[in-house]
Amino acid sequence: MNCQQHTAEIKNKLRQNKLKATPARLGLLDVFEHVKKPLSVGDLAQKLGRLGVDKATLYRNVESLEALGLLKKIRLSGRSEYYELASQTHHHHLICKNCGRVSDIEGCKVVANNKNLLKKSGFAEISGHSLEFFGICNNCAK
Amino acid sequence: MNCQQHTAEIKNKLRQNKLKATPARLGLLDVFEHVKKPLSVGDLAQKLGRLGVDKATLYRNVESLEALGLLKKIRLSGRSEYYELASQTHHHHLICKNCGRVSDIEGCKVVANNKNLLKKSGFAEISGHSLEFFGICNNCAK
DNA sequence: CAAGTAGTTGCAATTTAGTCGCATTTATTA
DNA sequence: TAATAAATGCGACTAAATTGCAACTACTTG
Repeated sequence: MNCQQHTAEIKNKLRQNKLKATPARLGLLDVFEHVKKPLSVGDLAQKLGRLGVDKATLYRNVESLEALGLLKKIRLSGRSEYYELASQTHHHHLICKNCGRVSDIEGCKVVANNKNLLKKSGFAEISGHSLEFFGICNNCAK
Repeated sequence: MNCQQHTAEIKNKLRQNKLKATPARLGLLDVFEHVKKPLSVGDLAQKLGRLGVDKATLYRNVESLEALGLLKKIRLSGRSEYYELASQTHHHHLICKNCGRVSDIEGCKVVANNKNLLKKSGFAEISGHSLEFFGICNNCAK
């Protein structure tokens, strides 16, 4: 899939949901396409510097794009929420305890939903999970 | 182990690390002993009501007690950090997406540290992990 | 067991992350 | 190209967390 097709697809998806294809939104998604790692709204604001998108707009956009299924909200360490492209395959994260660097881990082996667990925990259903590994990256280990 | 022995042990550990056994610290730990679930600083402030411990003190204390190894910081959903006693056995959490209720899950099956993962990820070591399941609790499912 | 002191606390001010209402602007549609 | 629903920017606002500092206190030592 080339880039123009991709953009057209996104615009389509937006339109189908009565969301406008504004520069703020396309720029935001573009950042995620290029920077292949989780970003907070603060990160986005920085990356979008030249576009000068207001933070309120960014918060509203990550929210609506998440609702629409283009972004996925994840919780790393630290105080802010992070987002990544929902089109990525299900994966987990390895976080450097020293510098915060994040690396994706493919190949999830977490299995849940077994009846035993539900019975013991007093829950009616389990719909997802989030797994983070912590460690020291090669750079910090030097 | 009875309660006095326990308190003595804690005071010892504090002393060994040049931390004083202040009412704020002992009270804080006492809350964790009795309320067997993860607590945010906000929760703590509330539980410690009669002691009237300042929030700045609480933030400083959870941090130092974590560094000392008595508390463990965990990341549930929401915007605040949560803590639990580090003496609890390793476990994970099941969080209700609707009401935020947290249930402990014993019996961790996550295995990491395999060389392949380290090689692929550009990390030198993996020292821990955190796993949360999301779902709907029986109460919210009604 | 009194005094010195390192460590701790409370307070107030500040930073950070996120939210909200509203007037203005813009992408879309017809 | 005009109508209009949706989006934006601005500014004010909230809550969580952090910091500097003067006052205080648990602990050590003599």
